[in-house]
Amino acid sequence: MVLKIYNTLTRRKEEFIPLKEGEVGMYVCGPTVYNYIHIGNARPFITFEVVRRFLKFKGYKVKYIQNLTDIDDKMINKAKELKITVLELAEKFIQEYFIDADSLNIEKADIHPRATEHIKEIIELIKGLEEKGYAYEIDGDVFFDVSKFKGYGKLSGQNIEELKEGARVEVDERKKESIDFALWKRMKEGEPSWESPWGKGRPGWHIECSAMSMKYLGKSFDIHTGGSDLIFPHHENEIAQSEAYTNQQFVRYWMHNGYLCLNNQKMSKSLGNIMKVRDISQKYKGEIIRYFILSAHYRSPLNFNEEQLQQAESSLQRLNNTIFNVKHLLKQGKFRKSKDKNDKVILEKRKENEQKFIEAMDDDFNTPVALSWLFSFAREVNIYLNFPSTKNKEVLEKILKFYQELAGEILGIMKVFDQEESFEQEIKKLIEGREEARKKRNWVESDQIRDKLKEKGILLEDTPEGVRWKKR
RNA sequence: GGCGGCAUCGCCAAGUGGUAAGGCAGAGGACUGCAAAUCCUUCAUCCUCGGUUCGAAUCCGAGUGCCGCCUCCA
Repeated sequence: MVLKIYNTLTRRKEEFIPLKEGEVGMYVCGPTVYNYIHIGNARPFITFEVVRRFLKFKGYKVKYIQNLTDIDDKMINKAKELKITVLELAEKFIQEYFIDADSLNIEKADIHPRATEHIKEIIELIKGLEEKGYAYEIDGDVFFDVSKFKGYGKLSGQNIEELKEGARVEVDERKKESIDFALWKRMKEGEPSWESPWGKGRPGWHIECSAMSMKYLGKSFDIHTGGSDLIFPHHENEIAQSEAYTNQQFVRYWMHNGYLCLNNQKMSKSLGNIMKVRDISQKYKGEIIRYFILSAHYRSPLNFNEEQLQQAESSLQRLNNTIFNVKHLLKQGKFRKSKDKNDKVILEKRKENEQKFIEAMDDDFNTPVALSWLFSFAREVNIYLNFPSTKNKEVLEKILKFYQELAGEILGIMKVFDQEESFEQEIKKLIEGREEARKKRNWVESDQIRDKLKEKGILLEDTPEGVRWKKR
């Protein structure tokens, strides 16, 4: 089966063919570390991490780079506000970022390069552009000359003339054209700066991603991703800088996710309508938040509200119940060696559902459809479990493996083998006491014990194979 | 002004020409001492109006509503 990816550059779904067979180079625009991330920031991080996980599942060796922007206007302003250095600010929020990412089961990238640690590469790049005539310096500022780069606007579908007319920002009068953008910014009093051929200063925003992505992935690489708001100008400018410099295609597949909205408005720090990951994760597990994000296709807009999270929790509960019930049977330890018709049927269903799941993911990472096959299989498993017969151990394990691989390793929405319920002695005793009472048909006492356990967050379920208990 | 997206059951959300996946919530039933979990049954004709077609949620046109980018922004 072939993987198809929607490429912003061509506005079409295309078959994914990596530059080098079996290997994928991927660059993800990461956070600017001046504050806690919000759930809107988390959307691309989760989405594209799933892309990475799925590529790995398909057997690709993936090199995954996510940058940390640790120098720009926002960093400088925030540091001033807090009366600390930009470096101190960066250190703090890089740590906080990883705490949040961890709470969302987001695995670390292979490399998390920081802009301030790549000043040398950035200067090199700007120097090259200047030599080739794509950049010009004015009083210590260096700008990219957009008019020199043919193809400017190919990613965002803008044409240069329209952009010039549409410019609504106050324009730096020294620039040749309003759409020229800064590669290097002259130092201002009290701001961090680095030595350069143009005097002291700091890099512009777009140049860091060009410098770092090419350093780690090569002049031309496979996948570059980010939120849709980065298409213009950020990624458009990255293309211009990089391709002007190397004379070859910068990125083959551009992927952009839709916005996450709050009350149908784009969640953004400047609007102030944000929900911090830190706050949400106090109340909802990472798996639930991931489920919520993955329940819509990544390119669609997604509206955030708490009801959605609660629905996600209930939905996920259904899947967890199923694997929980399978694990209960495994713990009972009574198995049959041979396989009967039911065993064969469920193994067949397992294969079918796995294929459907992969098919959905192959179709531009259609996670909502992929999820539906997880539910479809859960129903089959529940029917299988309901059938009154001793089960085959290998079959039960294969069912768990299905969820471990697809829901666990690829989507990161379940922890199949991770829920080690420590069997506290006290609980065990209470359950035994209740069994005694039930044998005597003393329902009042047995219900009291069950209620008592419920208060402790332990739920009891009576089954033909004995009492089953779980937390929450 | 330029470029782009969205509108499908109470809620979420797939489906891009062949007669509406899945989940949450709801209703009825089975199982249970009662529950829980589970199973079975049930639950929409796709914003409006025109058009193309044997056939459209899906294509075209015109509307309506909402959102985004063009400026820092995931």
